Amino acid sequence: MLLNALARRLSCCFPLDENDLRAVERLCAVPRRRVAARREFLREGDRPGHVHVLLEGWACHQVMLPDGRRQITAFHLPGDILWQPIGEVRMDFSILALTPAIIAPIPTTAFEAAAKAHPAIATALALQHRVAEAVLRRWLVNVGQRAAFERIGYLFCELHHRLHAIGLAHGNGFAFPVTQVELAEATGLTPVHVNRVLRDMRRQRLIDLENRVLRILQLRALAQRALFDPAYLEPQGQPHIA
Amino acid sequence: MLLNALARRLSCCFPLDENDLRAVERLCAVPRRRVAARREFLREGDRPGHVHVLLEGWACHQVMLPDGRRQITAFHLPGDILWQPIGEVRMDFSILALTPAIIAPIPTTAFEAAAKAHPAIATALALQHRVAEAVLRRWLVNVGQRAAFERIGYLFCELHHRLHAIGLAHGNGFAFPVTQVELAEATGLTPVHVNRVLRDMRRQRLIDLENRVLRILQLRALAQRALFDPAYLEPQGQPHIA
DNA sequence: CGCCACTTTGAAGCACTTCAACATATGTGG
DNA sequence: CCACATATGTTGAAGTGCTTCAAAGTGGCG
Repeated sequence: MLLNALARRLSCCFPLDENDLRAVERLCAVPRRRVAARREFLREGDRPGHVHVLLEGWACHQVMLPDGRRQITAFHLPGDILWQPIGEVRMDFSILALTPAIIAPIPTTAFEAAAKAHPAIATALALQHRVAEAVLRRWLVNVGQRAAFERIGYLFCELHHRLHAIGLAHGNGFAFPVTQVELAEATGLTPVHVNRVLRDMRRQRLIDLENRVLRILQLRALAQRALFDPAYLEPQGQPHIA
Repeated sequence: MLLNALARRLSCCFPLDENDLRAVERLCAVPRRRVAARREFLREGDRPGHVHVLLEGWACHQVMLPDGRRQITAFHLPGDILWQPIGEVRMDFSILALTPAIIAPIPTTAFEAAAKAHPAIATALALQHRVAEAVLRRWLVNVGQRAAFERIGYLFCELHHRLHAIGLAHGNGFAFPVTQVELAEATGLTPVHVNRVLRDMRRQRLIDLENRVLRILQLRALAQRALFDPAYLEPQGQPHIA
């Protein structure tokens, strides 16, 4: 059975049966929204009426300060939920596509109905949300406590782990559409310094990054030096593979 | 009607009627857990079976790195939900009391039943959770993009705002049980530097901090210099006061 | 082909850290 | 209630990881 991105992602969080999976497929059967790379398609202050699911491509959450500084607060991969409205809440951040992206805007009512009819889907969604929160927390730890090398190394390990789980890593390599400026905005560093850290990682033969493709040459060594521990990405213990 | 801390906190997020409020009171009618200051009472890796609500005192979330560095990822005030289990998820952080604290451990089933029976409670809980997430996001922005003075000033403004909402601020002053070391761990700075920033703030007559009581002498000026905008704390627009 | 976004490198500066010492509270057992 | 230990706060001096500024190199795309 060929699954769409959301079904694949949710299956990583909690086991779904055929019936649940079909329900997820139906949920995603809405007119897709196509967004160009670098387009900010949901903005701080908006009150969208749909659940936005990322089906293809990369996106990120970002917060801008009045003086122009910006912080990227999350990277999102296929199958991730970009935004789920509660009542009329205002968004407290913006969402930007990092590649050409395909998004499924799902009516909140349909979404909630599916969760109600399929307890396993509700659990998987809750767990996915919890993991997203844990990732955000780790980013804070990263930026608050770690040196530049560790911050970047940690991020590479995290993304590799997440991409691997949804089948988008080829061995230790994967498409990496993030520019050095964006990497800087995600890690709280300057682009210049990110560049120097990447140079050091290359010289130490830890990574190979060119043409938007990242290959981690020594995953074990990088994870160790960056103090990466994937436990927070697998809240239930072992990950569930569909 | 004298409300308990959870009811007061939830009322800030969404309007609850008498009936809802009584249900919240009943939820909290469980044997309390008393925790001494500086006691770590829930640990990373635990899988608690109860929803933990903070009824009195301050607590914080923290993540420790293998080498001993630690990041405080949240401060919690009376009425906050410290942890809500989903299935058997493992906690990805620890919870520490900052003052002597009183906690209500509520069985997850009772909690979910109340949310199901009272849609307004469910909404208020979801909104509270969303605000907690927004706070975490702002902390990341804080540590990632802001200078030391702004980080600390921002934190003071945020705490004042949250304490004011639940009636625990007296004008611009409030009890502040956080040590300089903890302030450093929350902002990603060293205790020494926190001390110097506090000295500068005092010299500029922006704050007065002694004996664990913080008074913000010039709230407007501090908020402006720290780029504090409380919008993210009021997801629905105006806050609802019970 | 020429523009623009992105990457790379060097040199100088500074915000924050580190190290060290002392001062002041807070608590505890005798 | 004092003696002592321990946590917390304060200050100075020296060091450094990262930033800032500046300039040139590279690559994708209309």
